[in-house]
Amino acid sequence: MALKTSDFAARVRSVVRRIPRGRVATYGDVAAAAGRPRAHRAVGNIMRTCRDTSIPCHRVIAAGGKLGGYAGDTHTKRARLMAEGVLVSGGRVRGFKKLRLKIED
DNA sequence: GCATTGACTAGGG
DNA sequence: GCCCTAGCCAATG
Repeated sequence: MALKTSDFAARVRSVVRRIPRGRVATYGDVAAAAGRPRAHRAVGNIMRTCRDTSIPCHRVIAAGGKLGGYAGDTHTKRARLMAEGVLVSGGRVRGFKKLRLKIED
């Protein structure tokens, strides 16, 4: 299938949307699940430009458990993660498990 | 169509 | 454990 740039963004959105509550994924994981394991940067860019409320973008964190960023307020992201059962301390996510992100239409 | 930006990552100091 | 540098990719102007 034709992997168009817009398609990649659509895949990223689909992957993030499949992240269950209380679980988080890194930008690299989402990028890999979208078909571009080296597009971790683009993933963050897509999230920022997409700003779709239907997508739990707060469940997407940086590698090493770092918060990464959010729409202007990283502390909001931290509060959201903790509200979903994700332990966050010292500005980093503790004991987060890697998800099996996959695209399945 | 080119140049800049950005919510990243891995490696080295 | 933190800061800086280099590399990669897509969106935007």
